[in-house]
Order: sequence, then C-alpha cells, then structure tokens
Amino acid sequence: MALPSSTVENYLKAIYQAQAAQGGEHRLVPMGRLAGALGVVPGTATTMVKTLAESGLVDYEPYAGVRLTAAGEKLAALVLRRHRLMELFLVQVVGMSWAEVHDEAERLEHAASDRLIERIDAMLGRPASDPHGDPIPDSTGSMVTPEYQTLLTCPLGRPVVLTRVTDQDAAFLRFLESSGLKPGQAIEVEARNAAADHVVVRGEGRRRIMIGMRAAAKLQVAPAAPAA
Amino acid sequence: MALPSSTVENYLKAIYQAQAAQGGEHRLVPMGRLAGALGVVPGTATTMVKTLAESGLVDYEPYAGVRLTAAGEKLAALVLRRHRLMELFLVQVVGMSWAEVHDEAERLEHAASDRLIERIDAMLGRPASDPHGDPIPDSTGSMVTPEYQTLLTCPLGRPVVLTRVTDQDAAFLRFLESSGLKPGQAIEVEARNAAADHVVVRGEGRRRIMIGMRAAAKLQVAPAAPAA
DNA sequence: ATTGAAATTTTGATAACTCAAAATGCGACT
DNA sequence: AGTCGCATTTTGAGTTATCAAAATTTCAAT
Repeated sequence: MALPSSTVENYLKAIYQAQAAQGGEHRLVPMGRLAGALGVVPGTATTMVKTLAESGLVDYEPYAGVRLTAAGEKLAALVLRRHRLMELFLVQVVGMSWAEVHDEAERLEHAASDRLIERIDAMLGRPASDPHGDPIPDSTGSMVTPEYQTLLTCPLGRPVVLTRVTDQDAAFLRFLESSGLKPGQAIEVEARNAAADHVVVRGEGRRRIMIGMRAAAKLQVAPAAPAA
Repeated sequence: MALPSSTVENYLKAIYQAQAAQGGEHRLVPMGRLAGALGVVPGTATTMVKTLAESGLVDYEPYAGVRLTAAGEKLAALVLRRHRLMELFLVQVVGMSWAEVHDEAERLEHAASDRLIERIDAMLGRPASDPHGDPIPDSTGSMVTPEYQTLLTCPLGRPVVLTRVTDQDAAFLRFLESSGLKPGQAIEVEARNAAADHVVVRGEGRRRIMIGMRAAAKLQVAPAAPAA
C-alpha cells in the first residue's frame, strides 16, 4: 500500500480528534460532524470514508457514522505525532509564537519525513507534550492521555498547574498568551460564578483574570507539585 | 490569482534550472528535457506547459520548447529561495547531513509559509548561499549569480576556495563530504591529466584527492581571499 | 403507525494531473 | 527534394478529491 495522501491523513486525524472529543473510544463519529471539521460537504465525507473503509482504516456504518480501526488509529497517532512535534519545534527552536504555529504545522506535518521527525524528537529531548499540553505519541503510535481536571472542576483556592489547552483557535491562544496563561504556569482558581458565567483565576504574579465558563472548560490543570 | 500548486512550482523550478544549465538566459528548454527532469512522460509536460503559458508564467513555442516569462522567473526564484533556505536550515540548525537535505527540502519548500521562511532567513543571518554554494534569492526574487571557475578552469597551484557544488546527487555529495570537499574549504589544483581524465586536488590537511573530470567540472571555486 | 424534519447517501459534474499510444511535425542525411 | 527517425503533440482514458442537488433513510413527535 502506498503512503497515505495528505487528504487521507487529514481524515484520519479529524476522525481521531472527533472520537476523542466525544469521549467514547468506540463511539461513531457522525458524517456531518466529520465533514464540518474538514470543511467539506457531507457527501464528500461519505465518499471518502467509504474508500477509507475499503482500505481497512476505518469502520463505517451507513447512516450511523465512522470510527477508526486499530490500523487507522495508529496512522492517525503518527500524524498527530508529526503535528505536535512540529509545533513544539517551531515554538522552541524557530521561535514562532504559540498562536501561529498551528496552521504552519498543519501543512508541514504532511511533508516532513520520518527521519526529520526523529531528528526533531531527539533535539527536543523526546518531549511528552506539545505547546498546548497535548500529549505526543511515540514513534509506534502509542500515547498516554492523562486525565486532567479543568478550571471548572478543580478545587477552589488550591495551587494548580495549567497543563493543557484544548482549543487551537489563534485568537483564543493570543488572549491566553497575553494573560500569561500558558501550560506550565502555576495558577489558582479563586472563585466561580455560575450566574455571571465566569471563573476568576489568579495567574502569574497573583494577577486576577476572569474567563467565561466555556473558555474555562478548555483549560486543563493538574495539582501543583509540592515545592521541592 | 490563487497560490500556485506544488506541481506548478515544480514545473517552474525545473524550467528555471534547465535554462540555467543551458547557460542561455533566453534559450528554450525542449519538452523532452523538461519531462525528464520532472519524471513525467513528454505528453504530460506539453499539456502542463500549455496551461502555464495561459497563466503568463512561460512562453511556449510548439515543437521548440519553453522559457520562463519575467513573472514565471520571479515565482521560480521564490521557490528556489524556499528550497535553499530550508536546506541550509536543516543542515545548520537541525543538524542533518549535507547529502540528505535535498529530498527533504524538496517537499518542505511547498509547505513552508512566507512567515516561516522569513523567520529562518533572519535566524540564519540572511545567508547568501545554501550548503551547496547555490545563491539564495532575496524575498523579491532577485538573485546574484556570481560566475565562478571550476576545478577544470582555475589556475594550477594557486590557493582557491571551494564555493559551489552544482550537483545534488546524494552519493556524490557523500563522497565529497568524506573527502572534506565542502563549500568554504581551501584547496588547490595540483595537476590535471586529460589522458587519465582526472584532476588532482590538494584538500584539507594537504591531503591529495583525485577526481574525474566530469565531477571536477561540477566543483566551482573562487580565488582564495588573502590571509587577513 | 404515520409523518415530517434533519442527516445522510447517491448521482452527475468538474478540476487538476497523469499515462499510453496514436498521430504529427521537424530536421538531418542521403 | 525525399524520407527516415526522433521529438513532440494529440487523443482518449484513469485517478483523486471535490461540489451541487436530488433521493433516501432515520428518528422523534405526534
């Protein structure tokens, strides 16, 4: 079998991420959602998914949706690996900003050879996660996905560390950056106000930041490591 | 006008390089040569060149050949810029070897944004040439192409500096690398023997290296700068 | 059960790029 | 000038990925 085209890679990646977003490992992704994520009309997604199914990369149930097979999942994880390593590389080595690397990596991930990716991985010290805190699969395609709490669910008034941002929108990322809310940052949730639909965070330098609840749900945290 | 597809970029680059290889700025590149360079059958090249001509990127004369217009030349130069900056970046920053960067850059050149290329250019200190000594066009697409002598034409017994290698073949490059013959290296042509079809070069550490004349023609040199 | 709205699939076209092989033109050599 | 051989172009077809719009299925609400 030939190398997957970048279109195939994008479909697999989108299905992977949609499955992850739905929580359910084996839940089917509806065609409409997939088509939306890829920016194509639903009919196109249907056609493409049928050929993916013929290649054994996905299971397809007409009118129900699509789900990755083990083979498809491995391939998707390797695409994600290329994407995430590339993002981290662009930030750490090339010095691009957090907000602008996503689109760049979106294109480079299909052009980079395994050799280059390996080189980058070594250069960065085999990192476990990318600039958004997303875990980086290893070269066999396996990945540990730690379960974090979000700003909506973590205990109030306890020191936590921002670990992951589950949104790639450039404007959102720029806002976070300007607020000092990047993965690794020590913070604390001071208060939540459901009526006002906001969360109050103490960030860098005890600065107070207010975030809407929808946005807060996209910021994942881990308990702060005890000071050494 | 939309961004040129990577196919279009490759055609323009190939025409540019074929024109340069033929010496003549305004000499036509025959279809067979172009098709060969791109690894397609001649009929395909004819078809594609006709559409390039409609876009005003080339002049096409049936049965005679093809030549870049000013617009095509500018675009080709920008592709070459991306390619060469990428190669230098891969060698200097990522630490890949001279011999393996060509194919990698061949793919990345179509995926890298202007922004990334600009970043790389700045990072490398706006370099004038790539690892092979090929000149790097500036962001407007203009390039100075210094005329060098080759190991076949330079004076004997005079110190010169290897400046450019006009062949991308990986095996050839690996040989040069193992002989210490990389651009920047101070060398000297000790003797030429037309009958034996070889050139004797004194390289790094006065080591003597024999090279066939065909290969010697691909190594360009400049007079050694007087010691400071 | 029936129906109606929404999602999905099917159908028919299109664009970009390619090849194989037949047809054609060109130039060199008698 | 004639013709032979080679390069080039043309023709017909295939692949991949896409859209628009018609047809179909599903599911929830009556």
